[in-house]
Amino acid sequence: MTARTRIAPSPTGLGLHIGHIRTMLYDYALAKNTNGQFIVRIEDTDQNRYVEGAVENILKTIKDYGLNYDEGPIVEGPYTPYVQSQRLEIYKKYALELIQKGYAYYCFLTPEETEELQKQARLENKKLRSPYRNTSLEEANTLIEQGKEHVVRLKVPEDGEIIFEDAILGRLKFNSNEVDDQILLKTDGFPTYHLAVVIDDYLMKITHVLRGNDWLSSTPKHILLYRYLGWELPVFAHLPNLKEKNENRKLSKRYGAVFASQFLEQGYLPEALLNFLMLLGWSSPIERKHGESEKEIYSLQEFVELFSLDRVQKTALVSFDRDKLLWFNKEYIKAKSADDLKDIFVNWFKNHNQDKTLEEFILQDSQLEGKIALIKERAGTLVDILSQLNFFYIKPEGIDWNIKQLGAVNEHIDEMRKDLYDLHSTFNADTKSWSHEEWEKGIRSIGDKYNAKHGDIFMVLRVAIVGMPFSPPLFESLQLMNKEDILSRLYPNF
RNA sequence: GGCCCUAUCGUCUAGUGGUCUAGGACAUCACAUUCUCAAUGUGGUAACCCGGGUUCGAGUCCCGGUAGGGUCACCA
Repeated sequence: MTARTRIAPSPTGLGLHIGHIRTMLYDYALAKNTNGQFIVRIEDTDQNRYVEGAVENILKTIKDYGLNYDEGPIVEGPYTPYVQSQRLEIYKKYALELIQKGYAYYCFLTPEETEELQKQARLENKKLRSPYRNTSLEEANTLIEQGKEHVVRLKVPEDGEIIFEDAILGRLKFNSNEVDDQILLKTDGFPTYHLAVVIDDYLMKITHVLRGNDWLSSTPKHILLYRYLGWELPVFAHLPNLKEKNENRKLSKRYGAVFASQFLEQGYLPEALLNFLMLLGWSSPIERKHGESEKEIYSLQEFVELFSLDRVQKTALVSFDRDKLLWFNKEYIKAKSADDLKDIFVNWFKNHNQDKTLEEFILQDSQLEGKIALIKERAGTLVDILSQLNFFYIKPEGIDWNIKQLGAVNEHIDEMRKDLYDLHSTFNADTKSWSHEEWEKGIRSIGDKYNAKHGDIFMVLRVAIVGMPFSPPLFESLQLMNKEDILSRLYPNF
């Protein structure tokens, strides 16, 4: 059986949430490992929340993450249009069919009246049942002709059993008394989510509906609609939602990025994000011996081959551990060749960097690859690479020499700098030709002169060059700098 | 509150009645290596929510409790 899956985001402004990417990833894997299709459908049935440009943002983010879709806006396909606001007539048609069959009805309650009844129902632990539930069609039509505002509601049966099988949670049972007479068509003629998903999923031949666990409680409504329309059920699968590690609910911007595009801006690689997301709620079927490490690095292709719904966790919430994400990103950065990483970095830098001061240096630097090779093992994100690159281009100002790393040699720093200056001036103009042995011997002898530990003299050099007590390996770094630049940093005050 | 779902180290998880004195990864700690920071290597701390059953035997099955979560919109 080939699966057809879909992601159905709403263009409400802030773009795709990282949770959307996780759902999308599973959708994608399920479709691809059965040679099926992955579809994007825009659910813009709430005119009030619609934001201009949001659709474009969503599609761009999907593309940035490399989860190419087979059908959807722009790409199109056999079930076009893939935007719900362009399908209004379809929803109306089915709503009418439901009314004629007696499975839905016109309701003329004002919003205020509805609210009142809802409050009442809730006090009694009951679901809303509109007084228009049994109004005859003729009467209703008369009221409509008089211009009375109305909605269409689902006519939920009394005390009926609604049973379905969730691919992750298993067999689930609800009583229809727990389902309210959901509005299907709003006053403005737009469908609600509940009507639109069911119709579109059916018409677009969606076989598997993957969505967050928070949708579980509204699934009975959908089941009822499928039943009333005489349609076969798709497979439902409710995935754990993502939560902040330190909170007991949902992701918060307090701890970092929340939206999919933000992670990219912050210098995470899409493959790393995807890999991290794969393992949030799903575990690999690869067996291993007791004590043997588990494979955790998976390409999208490997994931596609391995993925199945029966290895998804049943829990409703899973922690989004930002530390682990960082680890994945480090692993991916480390694994890239310096050449590839340079291209990725430059591309990211062009698209996301706001600070223009380094722009011309970086974009014109013929030795960028060498610099990146030096820092790639010590960078967690592309932002880290950028900040670690800084000293190559900008001479540090206002250095704080009063740091604990230099405590032991504090009183000799100026003399040491002078000696370091002298040492480096004896070398050739081409730093590339400096020999590591000679250089290191020179440094160590300066250290000996002051009876300082070798680490201390290296630290003086480091702080002078970089401005901070941390850096990539010094010798290799110096080889990527100009001699005059190096000397000017060693001998700034004379 | 009604209804529904869930429950293994701090976190993500492996585990489908005996091989569990519960395995891995992240985080954390220690040691090694080192010109710093990293990276790397080795080792350590750390969990079956509680109570009843069922069974020769339960992390694994059943029931109850507890805890957490979801949902109860003309939002998705």
